[in-house]
Amino acid sequence: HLYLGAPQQLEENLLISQIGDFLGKNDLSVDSYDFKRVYRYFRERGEVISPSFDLFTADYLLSPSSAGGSLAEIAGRYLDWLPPEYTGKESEEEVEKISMMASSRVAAIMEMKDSMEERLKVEELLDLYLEIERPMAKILAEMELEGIGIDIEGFEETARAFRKELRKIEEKIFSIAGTNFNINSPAQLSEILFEKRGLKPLRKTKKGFSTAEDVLQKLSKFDPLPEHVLDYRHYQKLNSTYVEPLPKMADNDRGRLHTSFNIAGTATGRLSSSEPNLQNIPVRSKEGGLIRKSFIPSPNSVFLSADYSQIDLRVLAHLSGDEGLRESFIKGEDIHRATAARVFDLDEKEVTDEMRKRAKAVNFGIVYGISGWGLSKNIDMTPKESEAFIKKYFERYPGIKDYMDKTLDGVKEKGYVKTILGRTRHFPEIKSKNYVRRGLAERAAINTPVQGSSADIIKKATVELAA
DNA sequence: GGCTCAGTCACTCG
DNA sequence: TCACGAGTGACTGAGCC
Repeated sequence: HLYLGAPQQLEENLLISQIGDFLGKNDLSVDSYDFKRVYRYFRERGEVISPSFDLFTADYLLSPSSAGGSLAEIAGRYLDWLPPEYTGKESEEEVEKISMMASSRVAAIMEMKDSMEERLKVEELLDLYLEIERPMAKILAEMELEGIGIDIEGFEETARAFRKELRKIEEKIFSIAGTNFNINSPAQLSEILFEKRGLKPLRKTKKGFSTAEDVLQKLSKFDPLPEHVLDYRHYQKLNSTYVEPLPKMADNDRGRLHTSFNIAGTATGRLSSSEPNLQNIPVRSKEGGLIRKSFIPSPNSVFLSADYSQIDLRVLAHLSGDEGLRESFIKGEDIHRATAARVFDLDEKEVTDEMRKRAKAVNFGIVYGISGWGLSKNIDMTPKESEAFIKKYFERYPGIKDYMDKTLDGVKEKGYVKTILGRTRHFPEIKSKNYVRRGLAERAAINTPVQGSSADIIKKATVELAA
């Protein structure tokens, strides 16, 4: 506490080391609102603590769609009173006042613990909590603290190259357009494309005409400008999202990046990552590769990448029990090629690249809770053709169709779906009279057991790997 | 006039 | 009119001082 006349206070590191000693000697573990944060706090000061109850993680399993809230928000779901929220200005407040606040928050955690653990048990989430999610919190804390090394020089070099490229493309665009404008503004770009150059808008947004990637690609057949804009956007995106900000976010002492892994960041059981998001570092383009290259292992170390192949489709094969899909995986076939062969009634050798591409799109679509309209948007087909394509797919993979129907029946009856390890997600919108909302819920309900079970498996492997 | 904030659009990843 | 799940940056308009 920093206010004028604040009483003498204990030295922080001494206090933490004494608490650490006390917990260690008595073999005690800690109840907390957010164990990952508390663990990180102690770990930074040289103490290792163990979790007893992690309210944040427990709440996530009980209500994954609304989780991630503050202590008071969570308490709103379990208590008939609300603990106070910290504001970040606690050090300016009187010691007595803050100690009352802290006590009140501790009381809230203690009061929620028993009822939440009981609910985890009743809803058959306790094993998932004890064996997967709670251990994950500690692992993630360690990963966040460890961070990842980056080559700051490498980033700066890439930034120089990208800025130069951007200036070149910008010049081309302005010369073709005959005027300078803000390429990053969809409104200004629309004016140039659809008024000045008379191109035909293909789609509307809420505010005007769409200039999205697929639109610009189609327009590039009629005009040279859209392709340059796409080129510009590619470099601009990589530069402004990754190349320029990432080196600035490295810690001062070691030059490493420390993300936050958000335990309750998704409704399906996956993790999310933020500040910076290290789960969407570019990989698909050549320029993206330059960015990946600037992530570097520690001296005398290497990066080891261990990844499940086609985990979502593989999980779908398991959940549905579909013979054809299972067989393809058991035989270790190229899964998209195998799908193409089945759907187009061909030998695998006869499958063309275009057929494989379409089959791949259908496989993705299936996992996302396919619709003819959605598929047609992704591959060059009319919604009608897509419908026929999907129908054919279901004829060839009847187990998948069966599984999807049963999943929908189940969610309509019970209001929720479950993953392999019992992770649950509720879908109140499944009863909506609005068919857009209902459709969204239906597709998400089909996707969640697949995406969520994949998350279960990856987390289980992570816990076992860290043990 | 300058600032913050939220919504929109676009694009990155699995 | 929507593919499933995320997060971030730039722009823009609204509200505030």
